[in-house]
Amino acid sequence: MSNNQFKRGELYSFITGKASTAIARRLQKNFKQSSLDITIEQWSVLYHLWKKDGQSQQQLCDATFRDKPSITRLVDNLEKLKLVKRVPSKNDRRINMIYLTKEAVNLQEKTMELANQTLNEALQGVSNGQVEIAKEVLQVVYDNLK
Amino acid sequence: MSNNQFKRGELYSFITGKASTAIARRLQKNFKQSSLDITIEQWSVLYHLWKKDGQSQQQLCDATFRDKPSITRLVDNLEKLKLVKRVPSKNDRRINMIYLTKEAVNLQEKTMELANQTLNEALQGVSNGQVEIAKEVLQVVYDNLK
DNA sequence: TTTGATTAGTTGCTTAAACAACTATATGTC
DNA sequence: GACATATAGTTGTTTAAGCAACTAATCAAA
Repeated sequence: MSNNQFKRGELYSFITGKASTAIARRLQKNFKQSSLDITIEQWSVLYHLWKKDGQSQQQLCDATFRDKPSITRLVDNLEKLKLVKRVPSKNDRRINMIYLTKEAVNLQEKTMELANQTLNEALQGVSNGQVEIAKEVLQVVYDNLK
Repeated sequence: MSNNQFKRGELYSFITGKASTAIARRLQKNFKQSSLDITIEQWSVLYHLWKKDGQSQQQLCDATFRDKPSITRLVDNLEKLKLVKRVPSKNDRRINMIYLTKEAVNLQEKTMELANQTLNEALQGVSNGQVEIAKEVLQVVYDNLK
């Protein structure tokens, strides 16, 4: 049996996620300073639509690791902001396909630049090798609990 | 100039914090299965009081990386659950000192056991060395943005 | 082809986060 | 001592998460 079965000391920060909270806050602040009036959560939905426009709400649930009510309401708010549109699927009338508006497409460049800038601020002094290991660990944790 | 100034690829998971969200959800689920009716956020406040009982709300803000209104309301809810008590400081009448009740003291052992168990589930297959590096990276990120 | 189960999405409710605006107390300076 | 400033905590508002309960559409099996 591996050592990992036993107590590993001060792992509390894994649970509270102070670091990712801090990054999210900083990114939100950077959005605000650039007069971008979207939340990080809204941005995270747009992020997946920029990668692939036209996804069902269920696909967005899976992509963003959120439950259905959360996506319903995020899409509600994004629709109010005229950043996405719900388009009922013709094949399957249960499904809403979510599409970006022109406005949302225009947000991509600026916000991704701010996101990269924020990550660089956050990762000052961390080597690429260390970042890779951290990413791997977080991925394994996610997969273990999924 | 270091490489870290440049784009580092798929770092999105750092921002959304999927892994820490997953751990928090799993711990919440494990609490529920053991009929422990507290939230992870409430537990995180208790955690710091178990380390040192009798802290001001401001100290709890610093310890838990939350703002003052958040702590006000968490303490409100913990008081409703009869897990903590606000005691006005005699030296400084602005300050509330927060103390654990007997009930809360009794929660420590069981919940910490569940927390360790949850971390072990999460970290299956991750070596201690990797965990150490991940912790260091998260700490640097936190310090960079603090 | 009808019945039962599954899938997609919505609504209601409680808890919490973030921010601004506020009250009350304490401190420091002239 | 009086006034400005800082500190501790509260309240109001918006956004979001998580869970349960719900509707509507689809699928599958007899």
